[in-house]
Amino acid sequence: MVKAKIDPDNLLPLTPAVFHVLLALAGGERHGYAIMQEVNESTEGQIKMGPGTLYGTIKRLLEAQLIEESDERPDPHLDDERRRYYRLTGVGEEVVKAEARRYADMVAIARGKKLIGNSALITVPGGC
Amino acid sequence: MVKAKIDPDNLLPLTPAVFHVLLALAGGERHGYAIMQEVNESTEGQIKMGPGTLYGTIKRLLEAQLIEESDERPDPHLDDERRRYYRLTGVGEEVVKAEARRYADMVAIARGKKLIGNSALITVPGGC
DNA sequence: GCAAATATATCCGCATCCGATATATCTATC
DNA sequence: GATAGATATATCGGATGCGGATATATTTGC
Repeated sequence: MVKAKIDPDNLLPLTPAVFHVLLALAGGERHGYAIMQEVNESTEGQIKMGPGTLYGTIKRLLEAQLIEESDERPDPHLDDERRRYYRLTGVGEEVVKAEARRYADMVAIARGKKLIGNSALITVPGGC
Repeated sequence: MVKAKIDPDNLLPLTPAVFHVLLALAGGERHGYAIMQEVNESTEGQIKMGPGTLYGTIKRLLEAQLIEESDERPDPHLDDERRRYYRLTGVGEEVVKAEARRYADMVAIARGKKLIGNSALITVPGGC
């Protein structure tokens, strides 16, 4: 019996909580509390993730093997023994990419219905 | 006691199911079955919403007054008596707009982390 | 030394999802 | 006008996940 290849699309759509955690980890290895802070800051307070949501989500993501615990530690004088660091697995990265594309598709639909403008569009360096 | 004004931001984030239903209704009045079809088609089969999700969601959205039932009927020869038509309320439209903006913010974050490209950008008619 | 912030963890009520199931009506075809 | 399949709405219940409350311990700043 060959291990079935996981299709990231089958895990979609992610819950907002899961997506936020994966998105935070897409910026590199982080510990739990830092994930919570990054979510609270990057959404400008719109989303306030509490510890219940965070650690429950981390537990499920570990079981689903979308993230894994890292044993790398920063320099001892910067370290905090209590911290547990996590990073995306290969599958986790695929999943967060697939979900990001799904979000982009939703935004395109919303634009088509004139619900939002084009303000978020990226201006290309060297463009007109 | 004055009726408290509902702040759409307090209802965010919406669940994907709720967002899809509101997004479908943002294109104009629709009946339940048509909402289900629009979701299944506009997402190219990625999201398959069954009747359990649909009608449960409609019920909750009615209670929250984000949508309301419409008594307008199409021409009798195009009509189907079984159908029940729904439309967004004012608050519902604000909420779906706020959620669309939140999605756009998430996409911007994902772009910043190089998870997706710029392929979905809209080309402006008359632009360069 | 003390207070506040940091950091992880669990519990549990509540809401939601969503497949299964049921029922009825409409439409097309023969 | 009988029959089949698509259309349309509705409910039920198991399973899952959210998220506030709570607990505990350590670290940091004053």
